[in-house]
Amino acid sequence: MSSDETAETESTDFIREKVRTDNESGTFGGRVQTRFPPEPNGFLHIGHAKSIFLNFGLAKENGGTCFLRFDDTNPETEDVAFVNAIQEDLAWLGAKADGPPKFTSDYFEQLYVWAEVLIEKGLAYVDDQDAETISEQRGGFGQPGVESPFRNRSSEENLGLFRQMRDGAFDDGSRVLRAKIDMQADNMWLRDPVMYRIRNVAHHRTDDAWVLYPTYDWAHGQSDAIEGVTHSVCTLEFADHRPLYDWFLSHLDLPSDQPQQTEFARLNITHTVLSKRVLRTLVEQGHVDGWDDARMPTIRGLRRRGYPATAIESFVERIGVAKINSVVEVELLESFVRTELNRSSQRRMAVVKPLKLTITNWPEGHVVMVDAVNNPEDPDAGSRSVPFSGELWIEEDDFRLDPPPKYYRLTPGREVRLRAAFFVTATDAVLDDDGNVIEVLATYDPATEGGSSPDGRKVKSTMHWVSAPHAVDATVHLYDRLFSAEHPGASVEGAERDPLDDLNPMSRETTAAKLEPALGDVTRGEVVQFERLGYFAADLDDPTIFHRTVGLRDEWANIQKRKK
RNA sequence: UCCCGGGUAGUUCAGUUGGUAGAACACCAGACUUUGAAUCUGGUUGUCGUAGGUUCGAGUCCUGCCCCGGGAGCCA
Repeated sequence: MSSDETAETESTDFIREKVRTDNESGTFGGRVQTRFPPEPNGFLHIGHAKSIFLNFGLAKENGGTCFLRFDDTNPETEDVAFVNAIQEDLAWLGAKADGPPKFTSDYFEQLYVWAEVLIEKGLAYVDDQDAETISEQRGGFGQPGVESPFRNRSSEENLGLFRQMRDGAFDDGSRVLRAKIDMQADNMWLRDPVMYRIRNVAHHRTDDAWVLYPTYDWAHGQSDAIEGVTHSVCTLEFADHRPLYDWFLSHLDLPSDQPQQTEFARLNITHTVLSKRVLRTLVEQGHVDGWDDARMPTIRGLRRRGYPATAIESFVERIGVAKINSVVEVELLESFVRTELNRSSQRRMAVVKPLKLTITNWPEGHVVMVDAVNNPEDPDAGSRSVPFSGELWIEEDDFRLDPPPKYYRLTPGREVRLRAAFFVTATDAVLDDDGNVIEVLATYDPATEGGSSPDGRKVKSTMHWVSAPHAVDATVHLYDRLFSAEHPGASVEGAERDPLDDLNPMSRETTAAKLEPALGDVTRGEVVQFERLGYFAADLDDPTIFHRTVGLRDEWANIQKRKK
């Protein structure tokens, strides 16, 4: 995107507005630093893209910096494989972090030192109770909490115990370090939250150096402060943690200004699900081929599907950021994909559901090369030669024995144009025993070569085609929504429902397609427009497989839909 | 039950110190067209959650109420 284009479409929102006023008032000395902090326990999806472009965008727009930080405080669920996958996805999206990636685990030592500071100040204590007891004592919404019997241990005793915890003297779950705040707080996160737990588990980076692991709450704000983050942006469910985030920071000597947390609403999209848990179930139960299945809303899935990273970025910018929980229509995402692909993709002809068309007056064995434009949106894209013969494949939908009203395509007695080639008139159809059309017979007008008639005669329709003897075979996946319901799993009349019940059993239809020869040598991942059908991406691993990225807008489909 | 966020077209969002509601997508119509695409032109849709109050004037300020979302992990 050019800079003046950005200026024109410059959108604002409450977060950008806050950054602006902070800059004006000199809150952080005009500094803007953000971070994208994924936990390496899964793959990135389009919901993360919203956070990614927000964080990187904030930094970029203000001449600031944005780090990538892996929030790796829970060794039980994390893995290097995810660290690598996340970096690949980020690179593909075009989000470039400043400097090498950071890891919360790099700060374990500093975090530990700070924990001792809080203990010395009497603001943290070791609790010997088990998880269940602590949870019960926390109380409930509007219900009082109960103070732990270990809450008033001396600093010396706490320090001794805490050091033993670090040294591995205790079993998993036997003791935790808790912040000493207020067991009667209205905000449950202030009722002496846990800062450290014991886990005798190898960590993917620190291996067995630690058995003591900080919780998210203890690690996050402090990591922000260590890195010099100014604006710590996260999703709405952390809003209740903000007082805790501030509390920790306010009791420490920080190397920089105290960072501030701001929350925004996470992304939801119709006909899909962006919950790691549900996505994992889809993969594990085999409803999709994997995390990178072209129907998945993961970055890898969208990539295989052919969604351009730039379209994802434009989409995310368009939907803006707010605090209201919302569900964006997939159609909006698709429209950005179409807009991008319309200007960038080469046009080709491919027949996805082939029907034989024989030209009865075509000279036996004759072949003509016709010239077809590569991209009408881009004059520099030039043209290509496509072989035309008397045996062709046309789209099943492009012929009707009994045409419905407003049907412009081929039907007995009607003349249509075969794109860039000739006018043809259907004369007859061959049926099988069940009455299905298996072949269409037609005649052509030799004077219409190139696709126009010297007498100025007009036709209602132009159709795509592929010469049968020259056709390249391919497997094409036609996708429909993964979930047929607009809001998968939405409760009906108060009853909880499983999103999986809304899965669309027809989300993928696979066909044996016939392609024009030029399609035989597309590169992996290349997206082309199959004229009149949509945009199709050559598979990343096997370029004889094509995925329908998204169909074209389809007025004819709308007409049919309206009639129903 | 308590705390925190929210409520503006079908959807996502704008609405500046109060001046009588906009954009994008979607939808509809027309023009153009060798993609029923793209492009261009025009158009439809709102009890601004609700009821009061302040004011010459309220989507904007005040109060009550209603509805939706989040929160009681040693997950993040």
